Amino acid sequence: MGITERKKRDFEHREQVILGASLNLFDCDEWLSVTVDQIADAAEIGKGTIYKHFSSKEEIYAKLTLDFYYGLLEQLERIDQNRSSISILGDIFKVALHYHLSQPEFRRVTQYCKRIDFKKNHSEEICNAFEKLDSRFRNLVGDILSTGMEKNEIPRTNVRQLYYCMKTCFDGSVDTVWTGYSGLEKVDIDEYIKIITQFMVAGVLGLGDLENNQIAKVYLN
Amino acid sequence: MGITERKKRDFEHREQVILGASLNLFDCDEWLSVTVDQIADAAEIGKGTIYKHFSSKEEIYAKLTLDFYYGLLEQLERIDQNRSSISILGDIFKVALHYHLSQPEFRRVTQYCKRIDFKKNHSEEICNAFEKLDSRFRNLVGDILSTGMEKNEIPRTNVRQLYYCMKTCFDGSVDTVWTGYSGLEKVDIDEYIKIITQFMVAGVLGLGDLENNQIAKVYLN
Amino acid sequence: MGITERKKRDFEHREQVILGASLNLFDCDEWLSVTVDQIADAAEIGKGTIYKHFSSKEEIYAKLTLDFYYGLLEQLERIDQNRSSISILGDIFKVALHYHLSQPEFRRVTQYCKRIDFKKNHSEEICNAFEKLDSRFRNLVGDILSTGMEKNEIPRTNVRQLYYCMKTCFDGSVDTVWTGYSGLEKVDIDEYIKIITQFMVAGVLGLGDLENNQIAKVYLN
Amino acid sequence: MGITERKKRDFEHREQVILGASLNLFDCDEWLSVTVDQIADAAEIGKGTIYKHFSSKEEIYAKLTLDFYYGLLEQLERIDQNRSSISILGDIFKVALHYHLSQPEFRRVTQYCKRIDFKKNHSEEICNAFEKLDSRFRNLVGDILSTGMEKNEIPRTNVRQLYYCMKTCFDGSVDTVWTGYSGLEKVDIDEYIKIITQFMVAGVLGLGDLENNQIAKVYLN
DNA sequence: GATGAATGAGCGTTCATTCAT
DNA sequence: CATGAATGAACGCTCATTCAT
Repeated sequence: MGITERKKRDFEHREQVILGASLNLFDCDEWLSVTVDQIADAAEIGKGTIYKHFSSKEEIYAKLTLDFYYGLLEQLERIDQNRSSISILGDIFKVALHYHLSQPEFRRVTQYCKRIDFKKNHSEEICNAFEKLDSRFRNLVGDILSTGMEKNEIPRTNVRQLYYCMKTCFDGSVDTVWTGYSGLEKVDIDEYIKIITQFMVAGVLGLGDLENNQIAKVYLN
Repeated sequence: MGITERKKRDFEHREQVILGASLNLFDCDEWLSVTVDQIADAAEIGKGTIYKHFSSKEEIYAKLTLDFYYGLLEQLERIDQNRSSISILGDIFKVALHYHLSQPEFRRVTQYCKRIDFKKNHSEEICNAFEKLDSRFRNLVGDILSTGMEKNEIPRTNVRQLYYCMKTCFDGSVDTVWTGYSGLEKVDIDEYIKIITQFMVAGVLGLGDLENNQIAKVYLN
Repeated sequence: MGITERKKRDFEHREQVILGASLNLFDCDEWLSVTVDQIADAAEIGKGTIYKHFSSKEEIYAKLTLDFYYGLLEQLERIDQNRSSISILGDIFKVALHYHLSQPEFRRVTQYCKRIDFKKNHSEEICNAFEKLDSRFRNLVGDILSTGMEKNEIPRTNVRQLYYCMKTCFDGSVDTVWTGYSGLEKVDIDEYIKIITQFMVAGVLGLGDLENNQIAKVYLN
Repeated sequence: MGITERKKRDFEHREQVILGASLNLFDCDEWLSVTVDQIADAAEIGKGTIYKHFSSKEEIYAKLTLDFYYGLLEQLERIDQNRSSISILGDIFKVALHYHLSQPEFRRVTQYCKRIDFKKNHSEEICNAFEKLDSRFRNLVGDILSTGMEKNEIPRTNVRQLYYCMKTCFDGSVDTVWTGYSGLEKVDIDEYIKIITQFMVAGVLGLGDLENNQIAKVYLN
């Protein structure tokens, strides 16, 4: 390995060091008042170096959040697809929620970056990354839904709409597990994950069939 | 009306003026950099006067958010309860989402105040107000679910769990309508509200009955 | 007593109430950040009323300090003058220092008001009051010194100079007893008062006679 | 001289520049309302830079005062010790008072920093510095007194007590020369310094011998 | 490329004082 | 005369970002 190559590796490695140091410092309620100085100290590098890797402090927030979701996607894409669509969707929920729970240190920064105004105030590169992320999720779940309908495992209905319903349910459940994280016992959360997954499954199965349901019919009309 | 009484009225009115002026200024992506000076100017009062009504700038955020939710509760509590539980729940969703959509100027500040770390850094009074709000929502929906089960309109299951499922779905859908607000056409959102409401209804009806569902059974085992 | 007269009395009484309330609040290290609001609350009157009695917050400081010194003068003027001048001077020291010690709550404000720049930034009335105070002290002690020299109890020398020496010693000892107040035991301070009084007496007796002192002679030449 | 070394030198030098600029601005009765902005402008540096050297505005006051006293100690320690103790003590007074007179620009800030409540509201570092200063003065004078007693130049008595008497006299005389500075003619002050020094000498010589003095005896009994 | 000293715009907050009632 | 709500100038301090070395 030549000197140039090693330098490049060092450089790339440093980005992870900065993100790691930041994440550590961000794991407290006062995380918003963590300074760039503190991050530089924790990462054991000069303050100026941080700006060689990130164009602003907010970009650190964004990159952390993106990395978190990249990790999630990786886990979701590894889920065994050779089962019924419902099983797959159920596992996606379970895996995703456990993924969130296993990394509570991302709670604050991820919640912060979800805000509309946060996303809007960023470089095109970051904006694109967030959008690409969305589309990868959309495709992942969309494909499962399409396949499920083809195989008659899921009542046929508008895929895009069904995807939005699942996403809605998913976003809400992330909020719930993370917001409740410090207050609830582990057992409650595990149970919650089980139930919300079932709720989602029931929704997916029921949505296309609602007109056949006696009780719902009244409401729909 | 005595002089003292008028003064008191004026004083109380001014709180609304401040909140109104703030809300106007907060309706843009750069809302976080709106200064207290700007708010005072917009409200046509002295800066010091603001601090007679709010102990800090963040308390303005909190009060706006609380007021928004008070308004929501008021609307929800006005919903006609003399119908099937499913119809009532469906209306709650519809009314709530339309309420959010009709006041997009609250989007940013409300999203901002939902963060865990925001809630923790506040006076006991504010914290209590947020908690009380939660409990009013919980009771409102909880009562409907209980009644629904008694009347066999909803499959019997754990009310608390079912409430969390609905809340999950609701929180997620608020995110969706608000985040998507500026990008989507009105028609899409109206359709979304219809579908997500149905999804929720399907979830509520299906959750307690999942073991009778052929497809879901496979997943559950 | 007529109504007008009573009103006048009430009004005059209120000045003392304000000063008393202020003094209470000023008896802590953070005394400089006590606000006019706090004083008004403690005095159980409206904030505006304070400004009917004092033209500014600093005037409260000044009035408190003046009152303190008026009280001191009163005590000093009550000292029995029918004894040797040395005894009288010694008593003045003792009485004055005990007076300071017995009212430590005046420490901070009095020290604060002694500053050159404080005295300069005041109304003519206040400035005059401080000057008049100085001159009353000067006369009190000056007369004793003059009488003492006439009665040959004190070596003849320049009275004004001797007065300044005594004042010097006195100012310094006030600093010492007040600064040391919280650190020293009561017994130390009582002993200190005894010793410093003797030192002053020795100075008064020795100053006019220094050329007759073998050791001092060397220094003087 | 390497680049790093020069940078360090520049940095250290800037502290003096800030202190110098502050001192200039502080030489007027309104000195307390000099702002950090004004100091930065006068020092021709950015406001933030000031906070790289001083943790607060009050620390500037403290550092100025400390520097002033360091300079005094340096002068006092340079006084020729090969003479009678009385001569040395006399010189200490003279040198110290002239030192104060020669730098009247320190008057206000030094007087301000002497206040009890000022000293209490500071970092441990600053508090220690003030204490260390006290102890250096105490040792300097204490040693001279001890030696003087050994050589029978000063009547034997309690050294600590005698030190406090001298310090008392010294503190008071500093007040006098500085307070009077702007009002008195130069000649008066020079005379005052001569007289107060003699008074102090008389006190030191007389304190231990007071019971042999006919006039004082009456007072003591 | 790495550094970290310098920067200075910017902001929230305070509080003595005023004055209409 | 008493009040206390309104005021707004004033200020200390922060900290993300830059850039000369």
